[in-house]
Order: sequence, then structure tokens, then C-alpha cells
Amino acid sequence: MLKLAILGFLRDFPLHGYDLKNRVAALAGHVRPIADGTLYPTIKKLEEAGCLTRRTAPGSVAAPRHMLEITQEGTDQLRRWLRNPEPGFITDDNKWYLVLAFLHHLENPREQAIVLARRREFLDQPTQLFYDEDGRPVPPDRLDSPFRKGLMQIHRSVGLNEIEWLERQMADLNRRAGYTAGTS
Amino acid sequence: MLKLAILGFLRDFPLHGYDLKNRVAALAGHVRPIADGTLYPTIKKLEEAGCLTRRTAPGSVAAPRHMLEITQEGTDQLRRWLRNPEPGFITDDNKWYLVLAFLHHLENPREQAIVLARRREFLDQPTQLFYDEDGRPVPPDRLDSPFRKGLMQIHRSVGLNEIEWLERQMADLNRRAGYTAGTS
DNA sequence: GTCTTTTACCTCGGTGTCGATATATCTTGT
DNA sequence: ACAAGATATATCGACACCGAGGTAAAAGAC
Repeated sequence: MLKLAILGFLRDFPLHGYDLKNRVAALAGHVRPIADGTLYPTIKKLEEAGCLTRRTAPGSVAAPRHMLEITQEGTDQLRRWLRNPEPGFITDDNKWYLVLAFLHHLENPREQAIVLARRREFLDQPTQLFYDEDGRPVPPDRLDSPFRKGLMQIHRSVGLNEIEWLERQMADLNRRAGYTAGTS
Repeated sequence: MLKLAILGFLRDFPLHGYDLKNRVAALAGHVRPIADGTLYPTIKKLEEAGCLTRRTAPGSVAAPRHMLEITQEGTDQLRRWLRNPEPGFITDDNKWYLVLAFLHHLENPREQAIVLARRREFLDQPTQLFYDEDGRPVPPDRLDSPFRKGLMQIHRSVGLNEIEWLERQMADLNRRAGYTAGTS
């Protein structure tokens, strides 16, 4: 999850750790701070895996920075993650938003459309959140708790909203993929 | 996170592990399966902490079950978590939905309203997801990636939707809290 | 009769993230 | 001169969760 975000941001332009931290915080979960104890070891691992290189530069304001740059290896890894996201990245909203934030790094519109289709497929299946004592599904209007009612209502409208957008986006991507195929 | 879900479900009625697993899976992240290796150790820990008791019962279909029942201690713990959720449970959508799913176990409408207010406060602050190379915020219409545009658009409409619901719900709760105060 | 599937429970090792803690640099206020 | 605060990087122990693996009991298929 963090690795995807780091490589995704570095693919745009080189950054140092502190900057990355703020950008990831703003994006992930929307403004959940990411701990130092998570970020720096993760950067180290990515460096050891050859996904990024670091270059010490004087700090613009304070202490010296390590400017991080993505490598070809790192770009390949990023694309692999985006091209074929693990199930959690499709079903977990926060993780899915991360995929969406970096999906433009996957240059082929056909591949992008496939990922969107997977999310669409997931959103399509009806969600049943609650069951009664005997395991029977409980429809929203039969729920005692107003909070559970609201939860299901919000969840539903959010899904419809995103499906609509996905639909438009996929149509657009497929059109562009068609042109590309026609001209090749 | 899992602990909250377990105690929350058990507060409704006693369940066995396997049943819990399916209910949590349906609710958390909407239908993300929860691993056995997570569930059973967590149950064990909750039992050791005195939050629940177990009672072996013959399985209705197959192997014998451990029926789990919440204790007073467990109920107290659940209420503490709900009354004062950690920051992540307010800002992380999946975790927040969990809080919402069990908020009815907090019996005081005033306390419920306080929790909703914290979420509202969080949603109220304008979210800036992306920044350019120099650290300047990038508005949606200046984004190159259609996916990032969509992300911001979806994010915004989802937020407005939920704020509207929160508003209605809080008004209702405060009205009820007022009645209670008046009759006491 | 045995074989597979479903129900049901459990352990162990590995990974990802957090929170506390530490250190160094530069700017600004006093 | 010195303290405070923002910038910047790093380590360590703890905890939650996962995935692979294993056990067992009953139902139904062949």
C-alpha cells in the first residue's frame, strides 16, 4: 500500500522523504498522517530492491535531504502493481483510491479499462451488510438502528455514483483503445 | 478494528466463530474475507481479557461450535471504544463504517451525537489531494489525469452526501437528547 | 464403503504499520 | 547567547493481520 504510493509519486517527479510523507498523508485515507517509523524503513526496502536511488542534497530550509528517484526497475514494479492489483486494492475503498491516483502511469488505455472493469464488477454485486440471528439477510427498512440504515443508504448512493463515473470513463478509454488499434 | 466488530456483533446476540467470520467479512470493507489466523487468536485474546465467555455446543450441521457470549466487561470495553473512537476510526472510511454499524450500542443519544459531530468536523475540512512539484495545491480542473479528476469528484460528492445525512441524524439525536433532559 | 465438500476450530511464521525515541540543521524570536 | 520550532532522517519494540498449513466431524455423492 505505502510502496505503491511512494513509487507512484516518485514516477511523477523526484521527491525527498519528508515531502513524500506529506503527499501520502494527504492522499491516503484523506489526510491520515503516515508514521516516520513506516515511511523510512519502507524507502530503505525499496532502495534495496533497486526500485529507487537516493542522492543527498542540501536541505532548502533545514537539514540535508535524500532526494529519491525512481528507477526503471521501480517503474516496472509500479506498473505490475497497477496492471494487476491484488483483490484488496479493488475492494478496499482507501486502497482503490490509491490505485486510481496512479492509474495514469499505466500508459495503455486498454489496461486501464481492465482495472476499472474489475472495480465495476465488484461494485455491481449487491452488498448485504447485515443478517439476523438465523442468518437471514436484513433489508435496510427492517433495521432497528438508524445508523445502520444510514450506513446502507450512504453505501448505496456512493456505489451508484462511482459506477456512473466508471461507465463514462470506460467508454472513453475503450474508444481511445479502438483508435489506437485502428491506426496500428 | 476486528475486536470492535466482534464485540459489536456479540452485543446483538451470541455467535460462534465461524458465524462471526462471515458477518465481519460482509461488513468490513464490504465483503473482504477475514482470515482464520486473525479471527481465532483475536477471540482468544478477548476471552483472556474477560470480554467474552465461550460455551461448547453441538454443531447444527457439522463439527461442534464454541458459542461466544459478551460479558459486562466486554460491553464496557465496546462502549468505551464507541464513545471515544481513536482518530483512525473517524478518518478511515472502512473503520468509520464499523463505528456506525455499532453506534446503537451506545445508548445515550448525546454521546452518539458527539461521535457523529467528530466525523462531521473531519468531513468539513476541505480535502486537497494533490500538489505540484513546488508544493502548490492542484485544483481538480488542472489535473492531467482523468482518474485523479474522477477521484476528487467522487470524493467530493460522497462527502457532501454523508454530511447531509449526518446533519439530519444529529438534529434528530439532539432533539431526543433534549426530551430526555426535559423529562428527567 | 470411501471420497469430497462444508462446517468448524486452531497454530505458526512473516509482513506492514504504529508510536516512542533519538539526532541533526537551520530560522526566528527574545 | 540561547531557546523554540520547523525541517529532515532514522531505529526499535509492539501489535494487527495475513496466508499456509493442520485437525476434526458430519452430509451427501458415487
